[in-house]
Amino acid sequence: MITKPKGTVDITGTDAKIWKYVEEVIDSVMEKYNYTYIRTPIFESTELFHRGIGNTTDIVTKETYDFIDRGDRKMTLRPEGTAGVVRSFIENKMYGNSDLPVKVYYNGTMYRYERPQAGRNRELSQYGVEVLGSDDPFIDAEVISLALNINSMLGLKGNKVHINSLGDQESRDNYRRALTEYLKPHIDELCEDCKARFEKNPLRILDCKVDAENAILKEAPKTIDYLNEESKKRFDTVCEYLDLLQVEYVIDPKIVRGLDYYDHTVFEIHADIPGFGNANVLGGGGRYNKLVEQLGGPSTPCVGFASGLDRLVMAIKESKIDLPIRDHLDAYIMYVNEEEKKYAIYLSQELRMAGFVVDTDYGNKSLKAQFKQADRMKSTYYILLNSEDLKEGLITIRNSKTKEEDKIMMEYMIYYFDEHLIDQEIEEDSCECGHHEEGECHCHKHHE
RNA sequence: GCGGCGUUGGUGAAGUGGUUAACACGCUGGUUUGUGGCACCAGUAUGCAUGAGUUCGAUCCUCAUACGCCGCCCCA
Repeated sequence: MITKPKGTVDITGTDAKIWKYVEEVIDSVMEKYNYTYIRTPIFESTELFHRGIGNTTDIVTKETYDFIDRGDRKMTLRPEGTAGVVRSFIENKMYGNSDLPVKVYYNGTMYRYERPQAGRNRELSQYGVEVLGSDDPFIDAEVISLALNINSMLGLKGNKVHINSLGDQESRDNYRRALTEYLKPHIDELCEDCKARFEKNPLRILDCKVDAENAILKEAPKTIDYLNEESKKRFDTVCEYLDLLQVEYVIDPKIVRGLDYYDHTVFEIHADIPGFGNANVLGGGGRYNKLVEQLGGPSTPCVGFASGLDRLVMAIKESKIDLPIRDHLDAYIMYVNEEEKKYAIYLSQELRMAGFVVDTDYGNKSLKAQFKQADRMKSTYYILLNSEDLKEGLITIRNSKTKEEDKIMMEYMIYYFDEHLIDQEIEEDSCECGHHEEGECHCHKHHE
């Protein structure tokens, strides 16, 4: 048997419906914020990621999906969305657009070559936004608020933003120096991993899980205390704007976001699902004012954000959120002989063209089996065909719940469904109760 | 790249170095000459991830590989 590659998933059935719904919500919220959709290649020149992310980081040295194409070109499956968007911005000379900033969003698969574990796969889906060409703190705040609003629209309430500022180059350098000086005399008291980080990437020590409760780290210098006048003022403005947008945020000095290209604002969106561990981080982003220049474009301040669809879907399922996903048919057509089947073919077409969700049997199953299948598909109505009635142009429509039956002329079928199904939808929509105990509400929504 | 645990029908799973691999759910058919959900009956893995080894004999022991779950590193 041929199996799927390690770290990939097939998304089918109800899960696929949830995914599709999540993507629809993303699209609709993006439209309101006037972010335009951008599709960039799934693979790019390896060099793009080396220059964009930094070729000494582990990401580039051991976690990218690289391949050589038939023309001997070095290619890499994109590990994240930002580099491709920035490349496109430069290549298409969008910096010349009359209406900067360029506000775009993407949604697609990303690849990283690593061992799969909870909430991490080799192929993953992310959506994200990039705003290129504005240094206004308003944009920082808007991107954060946008991310939270999407989660909220998906039913993920109470998410919090953890925010921090790395400041500009000068502030970052000062901080890094202060941190290493502070840690130097204490280095032996930290875990083995931290000792290695001290040489490679000391900022990451702040995020260590082993030493998280260690007083040394708790009292370590904080980035925001090392911001210069201008960076500090900028950060304060972002926070002020977040207040205006009524965003709940926590200033979290532990957030440093490892990557070189970040400066000033950095943030993560945190859910608070018990037992969800690291997967509670639903997204993150920050400002990258130097990246466009680094990739050969004109100096352009940018801010962006990305979020994993896999994690969003997991969080939605874990939180047991009821999504408005269709899980039922309007009608299922039953027949037994060839003559009736021809009517079934004709009637299914009529109903579908009129906008109803309809299915029928394709395997000449027994009537009993057709009833079972109709139940499984949660059909609201059953259409029962029998040769005798058909001769007179009659069909039987049965309500699956009340078992009430009507025998009507075939020509009136559409009117019948228009009337009955719309009534029912109004009744369902009028219920705003959401979650409650069985018996308190008489709506038709299922209560578990 | 490193480590722990796992892999038995459509599903959840029990089990044993030796003729027919439990049980449950599901599915299919029947009891009901064409009207479901209940009940009863019957059918439903020549096979226990793959490959090799040990053995008279392996699903069971050993090794390797693949995939899965979880953790580390790292983080997008």
